Amino acid sequence: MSINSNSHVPIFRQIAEHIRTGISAGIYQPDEMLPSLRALALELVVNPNTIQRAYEELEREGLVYSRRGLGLFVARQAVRSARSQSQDDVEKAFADGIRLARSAGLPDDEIRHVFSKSLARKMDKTGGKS
Amino acid sequence: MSINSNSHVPIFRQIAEHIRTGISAGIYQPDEMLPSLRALALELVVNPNTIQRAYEELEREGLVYSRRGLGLFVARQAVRSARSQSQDDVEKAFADGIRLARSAGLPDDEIRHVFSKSLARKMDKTGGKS
Amino acid sequence: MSINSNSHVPIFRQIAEHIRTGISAGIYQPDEMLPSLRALALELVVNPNTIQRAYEELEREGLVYSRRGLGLFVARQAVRSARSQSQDDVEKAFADGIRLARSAGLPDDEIRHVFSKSLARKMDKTGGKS
Amino acid sequence: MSINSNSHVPIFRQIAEHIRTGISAGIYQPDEMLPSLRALALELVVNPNTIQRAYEELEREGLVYSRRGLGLFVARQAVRSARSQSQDDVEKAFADGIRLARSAGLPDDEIRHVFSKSLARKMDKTGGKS
DNA sequence: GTGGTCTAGACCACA
DNA sequence: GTGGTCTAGACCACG
Repeated sequence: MSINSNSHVPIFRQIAEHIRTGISAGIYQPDEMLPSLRALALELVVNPNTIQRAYEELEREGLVYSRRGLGLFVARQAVRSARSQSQDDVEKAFADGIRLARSAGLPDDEIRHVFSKSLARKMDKTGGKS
Repeated sequence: MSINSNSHVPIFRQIAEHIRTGISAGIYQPDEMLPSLRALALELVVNPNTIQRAYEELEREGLVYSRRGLGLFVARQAVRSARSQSQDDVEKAFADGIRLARSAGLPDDEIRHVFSKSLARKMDKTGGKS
Repeated sequence: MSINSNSHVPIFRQIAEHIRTGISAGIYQPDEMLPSLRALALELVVNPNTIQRAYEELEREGLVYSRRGLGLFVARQAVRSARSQSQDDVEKAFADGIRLARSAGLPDDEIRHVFSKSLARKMDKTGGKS
Repeated sequence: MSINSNSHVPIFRQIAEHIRTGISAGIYQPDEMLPSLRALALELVVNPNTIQRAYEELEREGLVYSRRGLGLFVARQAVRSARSQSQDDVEKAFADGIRLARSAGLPDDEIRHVFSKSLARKMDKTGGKS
């Protein structure tokens, strides 16, 4: 898990997304304990408060539940939620691109072409919008 | 030209995008003068500083050049630049969505499907707080 | 507006509740700007971050919307939301009391009696559960 | 006796409440010995420290007294105390709800209505994360 | 040890 | 000036 502290996307949101992805991909199983605030803070070299904020967001989304004195745990229904949440994010990104393309006057065929080109270009470390 | 002050996209960026689009579409011709800071600020009812910032962004991109005491003018090579710039933005948005989708474990077929769905959904108030 | 920093209810939640109440009661009108983070922080003698957290909660609930560089504003549909939110809180408190009463073996008639007694005793500064 | 470890009510407080209820209902008689720390900890599958904390709370309230080396015993005046303590808690919860309702501008009639609604809704999984 | 809240103070993005 | 994020460090409640 890596953090891009130059991105305009807040660190705590990047962390939340990472964990969301992890749950969605089955790396964290339901009722399994997540890394503790302090542990993860040390690992990612960020302030524990920042981790806390990420976990807060996930708890609000119902993906995890916290037990004070014990730790944070993956919720039962988390996998479904995480997946739909991830898909929403994807759709939002696509919608944004489509909006941009349209306002630049590109016809739908052209837009589809650009997309296919992007999809073909696999795994090329596209970084954040720094 | 309209500004959505509820969007989370900064106003100065919305303005810059509008002008970029205008250049790309031929509404503003090379060596034509752009509206003055004050004029545009009055028209859009925004702070002149905000217009200034938008113009700075365009100047940095080489789309416009300023003549002290005269105003801002569309650069000769602007049309090409504007188009490639727009396309870059589009590609970046798509690449971002694809990255998200892949890290959530979606296969390419599924990604393409999600995209098609987004593309089909035409112009339905996409200006929301993106 | 007063804060009880001895209560077990977090300060930021107390503040959020106060403002929620204010919106519900019409003290803050739709599209009106709320006190700025720093202004309210000075007034209540708490850290701006704490105010920020309260405002964040309200924004999540859809009661207010923020415009960076401008301020926070009351949402249009806020009055309805605030009222239903307040009512939820009330119901939760009552449900809690009823649960306690039942586990102590009080019959419903008796519970109703205790409640009426509480309701009769007006405005007696009952403070938080310090 | 059952513990809801998902509730936001601390476990030690749940235990204390259970015992208080038991005393109030006559399940534990004056001068009768309560289960030992270890026994109860094993039965409820919680940390002995947590039981200890619950017992401390009861001792502070004067409901039980400890005899070094022997165990904890129900105090003579415990039944009365437990009942009044329970009733206090109930009243406090009600007062809290009433305060909230009033500050939101609900008239007393409406408050009474909300309460009746809560009272009617019987025992439907009220153990949620209160 | 765990999570939760708060303060102080800094820096950024935006209008 | 506004809101938003982050760090450092403290203290509390809980198990």
